[in-house]
This record gives sequence, C-alpha cells and structure tokens, in this order.
Amino acid sequence: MREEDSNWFAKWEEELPSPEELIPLSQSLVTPDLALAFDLRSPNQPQPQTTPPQQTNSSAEFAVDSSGDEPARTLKRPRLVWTPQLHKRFVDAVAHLGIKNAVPKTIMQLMSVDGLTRENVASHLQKYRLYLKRMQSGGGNVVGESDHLFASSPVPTHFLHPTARQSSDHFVPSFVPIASLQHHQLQFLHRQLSAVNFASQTNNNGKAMDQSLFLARQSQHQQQQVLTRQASLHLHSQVANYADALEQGANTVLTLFPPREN
DNA sequence: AGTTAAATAT
DNA sequence: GATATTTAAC
Repeated sequence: MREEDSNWFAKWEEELPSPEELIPLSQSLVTPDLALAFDLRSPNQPQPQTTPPQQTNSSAEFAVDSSGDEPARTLKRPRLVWTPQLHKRFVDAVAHLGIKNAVPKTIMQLMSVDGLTRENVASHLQKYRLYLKRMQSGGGNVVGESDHLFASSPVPTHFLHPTARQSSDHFVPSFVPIASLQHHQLQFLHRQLSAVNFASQTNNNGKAMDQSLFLARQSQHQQQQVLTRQASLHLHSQVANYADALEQGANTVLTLFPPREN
C-alpha cells in the first residue's frame, strides 16, 4: 500500500478510544426497569455505569404478550426524552447524511441507538427543522428558552445553506474509495468502531475486543476497495448489533461489506 | 415512508 | 398554560 494510505489509517487507529467520550454515545434506550424485567442482561450484572438516555416512565406498564415474542413492539414505550447527548448524536447523523437527504429512517439507522424508533426520530426532526427555520430568519440571538436542547449542540453551518452544496461534503456517494474519505467521515466510522470497543469492554469483557480490532485491521486491508453507501449503512447496522451478537455467544465477525444478494 | 397537524403528557 | 413527545392523518 502507499504511504498516505497507511497514514490516514494510522491516525484513525491511534485516535481511537477515549472511553469518556464514548460512554454517552453508546448504549440503549432500554430502561433499567425493562432490562431487568425481561432479563436482558445478567442478573448479577450491575447497572451500566453509563448515562442512558433518560426516559419518563413512572408507571412502567407491560402489555403482557402471552406468546412472549418481541416485547419491544407490544410494550408501551416510555416517553422518550431527548437529552443533549442524544440530540448530539442526532445532529451528527444528520450532518453526515447531508441535511437534504436526511430522513427519519436513515437517521435512525445511523444513530444506531437501541430502542430508538423511526417515529422518535421523525418527531425530533420535525421540531429540529422548525428550529433551523426559525434560526435562519431570526438572526441567531433570539433564542427562546425552549431552544436549550437545540442550542446544546452547534448547528453545522451548511444546515442553514439550502442553496449551497451540501451533499458533496457529507453525503457518502456510491463508490468512494475508502482511503479517500474525508477526515470527518473517517472520524465518524472511527467513532462507530470505538463504540464497539466500548460495548465490548462493558459486555463480554475480553475476547470481544479482539474482534473489533479485527475489523479495524480488516478495513486496513480493504482500503483499496470501495465503500458503497449501502456498505456504509451495513457497517453501521452491524456495529449497532455487535454487542448483542456477542452476548448471545455468536462468534460473529464483522464485515465491512454486506454479503452479496444473489 | 415522509410530512404535517392534532392530541397528550409533563 | 406552555412545551415536549406521541399519535393520527394525509
């Protein structure tokens, strides 16, 4: 491989962890109550030290499904609370998709937050758009007290520029040599990998780490290949489910590219 | 599925 | 009463 290729990757790999920063980015929306109720984690496993997105659910109700399948669907989900952390993730996702082609489903996938629904994102997106609108007109200092959440994470400049190019910078087009991705794009992938590392540490402390590192190395060998948009989503998706796979003892290997559909 | 508007909950 | 989030309607 060429020098510059190994360069960006080296940087990428070095900048990795920083657990403090990762903690708030990962983890699920499954409330402690629910996790406990459905035995989603080891009984003696203490509560995760992370700050899970808060949810208001004083009266945890359960729609008892006798068939016992997918509680997630029959359960009355607690009212979602958009914490600054969650919102930041949201903004990041939108930024990387490009404001114009950022739609609920895609945003949701990119955020890869367990328990987060498309409706949740759609709703938030609607509100966020209103905020942006109100922001382009109102100079920028007429912020209502209700905008605290939105103000918590800076609005990427290009969000306010419907006229200028935006897709080129933040939209990962089809067939982009992975080695030619922009810094922020690599950074994003990097974060995803970091999230995996973190998840591995908290869940299956140990052999999990090896696999996530494997992904990193593997991608190094695949620099020459191209990263399709679909592949990108696939990667995010895999990363999202990685921790779960580990818990189920699956000897899963993450792949950078989705399996061929024949 | 995405948007918008009405309904609820906090 | 206002606002944040959900639900219904298109």
